Amino acid sequence: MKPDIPTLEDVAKEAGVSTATVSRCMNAPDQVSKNTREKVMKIIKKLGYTPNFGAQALAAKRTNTFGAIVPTMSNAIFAAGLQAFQEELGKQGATLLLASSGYDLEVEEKQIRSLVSRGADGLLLIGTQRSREIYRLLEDRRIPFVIAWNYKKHPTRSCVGFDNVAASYNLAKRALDLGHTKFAIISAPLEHNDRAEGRVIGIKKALEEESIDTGNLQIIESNYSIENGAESFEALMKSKSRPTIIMCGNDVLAAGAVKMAHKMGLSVPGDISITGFDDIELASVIEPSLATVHVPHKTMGRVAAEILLKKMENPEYHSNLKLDTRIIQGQSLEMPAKVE
Amino acid sequence: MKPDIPTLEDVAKEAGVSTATVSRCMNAPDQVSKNTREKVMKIIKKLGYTPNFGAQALAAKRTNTFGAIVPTMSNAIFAAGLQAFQEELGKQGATLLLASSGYDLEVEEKQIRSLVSRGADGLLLIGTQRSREIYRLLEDRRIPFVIAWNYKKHPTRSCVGFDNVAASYNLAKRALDLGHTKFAIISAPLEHNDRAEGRVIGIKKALEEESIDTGNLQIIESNYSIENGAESFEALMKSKSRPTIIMCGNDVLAAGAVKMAHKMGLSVPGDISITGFDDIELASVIEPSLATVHVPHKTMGRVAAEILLKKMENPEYHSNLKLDTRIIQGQSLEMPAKVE
DNA sequence: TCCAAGAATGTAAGCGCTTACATAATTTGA
DNA sequence: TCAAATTATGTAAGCGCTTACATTCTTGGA
Repeated sequence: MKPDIPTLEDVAKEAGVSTATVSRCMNAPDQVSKNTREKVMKIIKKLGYTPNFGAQALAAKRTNTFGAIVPTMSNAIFAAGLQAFQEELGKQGATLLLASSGYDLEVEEKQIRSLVSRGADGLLLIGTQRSREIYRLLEDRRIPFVIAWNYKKHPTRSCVGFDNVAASYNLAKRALDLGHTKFAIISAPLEHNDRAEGRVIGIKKALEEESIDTGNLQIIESNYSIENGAESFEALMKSKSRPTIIMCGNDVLAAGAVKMAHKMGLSVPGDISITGFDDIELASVIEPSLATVHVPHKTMGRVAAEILLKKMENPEYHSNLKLDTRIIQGQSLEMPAKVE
Repeated sequence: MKPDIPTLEDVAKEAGVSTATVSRCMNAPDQVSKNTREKVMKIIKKLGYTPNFGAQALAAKRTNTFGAIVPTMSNAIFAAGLQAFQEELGKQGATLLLASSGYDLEVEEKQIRSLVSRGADGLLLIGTQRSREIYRLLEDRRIPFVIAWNYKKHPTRSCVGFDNVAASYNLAKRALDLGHTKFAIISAPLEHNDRAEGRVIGIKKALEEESIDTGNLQIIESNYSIENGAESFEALMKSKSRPTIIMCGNDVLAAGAVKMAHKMGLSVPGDISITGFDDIELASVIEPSLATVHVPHKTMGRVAAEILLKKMENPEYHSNLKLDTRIIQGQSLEMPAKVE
């Protein structure tokens, strides 16, 4: 039925050597004489032999494999960061196993377990919200992990991220300085998403400092898509008290908002200011260009890999790294129309 | 040094049963009495036991794991398709292992081997260009695989895709009907990318049918980014014989072209028509909206999963599925300015 | 009450690999 | 030339799990 997959033993037999020698040919070539090595390698090629990873991991107790779990792959910012993460790992000959959880904590937990049982030597995780148990699992087994896309000081855990609250606060501050007082927010769903949450908190903080009531601040939670951004925008603009500025939790929602503004015949930023977050490429293409927050995605991915590799060597190592963000002064944010 | 990771045996000992029983608790719960099952499960939880995947795969000879290798994760179209692919597999409780090759055939080959040795039960691959050896490996081992994002009839292999040549041909035809005769192309790098190649071929075919010389058709190959699209556009527009239409291999390049057109003070489509390909969300947000080709990414991912699952049950099964594309009539394509 | 059928559990043989240790082959130095 | 040092190879014991088969415990009907 099943084809015979060649095993180490098959190779050994055909080459007339022991399995140990074949194994050494692959893992420690300099311990084998050139003659045998070449002979063995030829047979390996001839038979199309590929080591069985399970057996290998079982016997050697390491895998040279790292895992990453992102909430979604549809978001350009994770894609860019992961690419960098993988490249950095690739330099060390390590492999990346990738999973996406769809912002579902239970799914994420399953995937973490799956990666752990697959013998991942280290893990890249997004955000800090997960069960105590899962942290315990990771720590009990001494599996290095690094949390990215969110900065939170921690005495033993490592992270590399940026301060969502502060970045968002600064952007709101900027809007306040321009004279805006009537805010509304289109955010990504807040549940289980400390990044989105932080961004809202930052805005609220800025408003409160200016004694603007945030009690009835309109916040629409909306999934990551242009279409959703557009719908949310429409809803907000149809409400009785129109805002003069809508701050969006990410650029994609903002792009949707801008799109809908045009459709509704509203001028941006003349009639309404719109801001984004992330500074994905999209932000610079749309008209008007988006005022947004630049986030160093690639750096984050690269640094995450570095931290992980350091942790491999020295389990005591840890690092809480806060990267800088910076406001991109796009054309979509301006003074509000004069108030009469 | 290393922490003791609890094994099946630890659980068995602590629960006072045999390892077989514990194993059954996890894999065939209905073969175990409710009493023991509950007792065992409690211990499993208490000890934080996670099965060792390697051992499991080694003993059971299947992994319930599928692999996918995409050229890049930065491209929204693959992201959307993969998401659908994963969701479909998830329904069956299977796990997805994802790797990205960076359009490098050697890397892809390594990754295929890696996934195979990890015991992937099936593989999703993009495009058809890969070495004979690797196909042999896959076929010798009866590892089901499906090729997506490209349609090519084949007696034994499965694929789900669309006809890049035809889609591109149709779009070019449309441009010809509008009166364009001076074409230029901004394509993704053609090497090892049969999708990009097909798109160029389609355009050439349409032009040749109208007896337009394609000998000195300008084609710039450019990596996937808005910036690159912009640069290529600039280069083309600075050449001696300006085209009246620039057809881009994908929407991202087209977006870059549009952006640069604005910057150069050129009106789209007044001065120059621009077309894209893929119909990603971006296409509808930019001004003017992009004339492009809609590709059913999600369907492709979902169908790929279905095919793979069918192949698992019946190794003889195969299917060559051609999905339809459709032209999106955006505003970026119009008649050329009157020729004097 | 007793026995056969069925349910629950245990026993133990691998799965394909790595690696410590043992052995054999080769080289070196005096 | 020969023993010691060095290098190359072989032997075999697991790694943690699944599962065919064997064994023991429950049933329910006659």
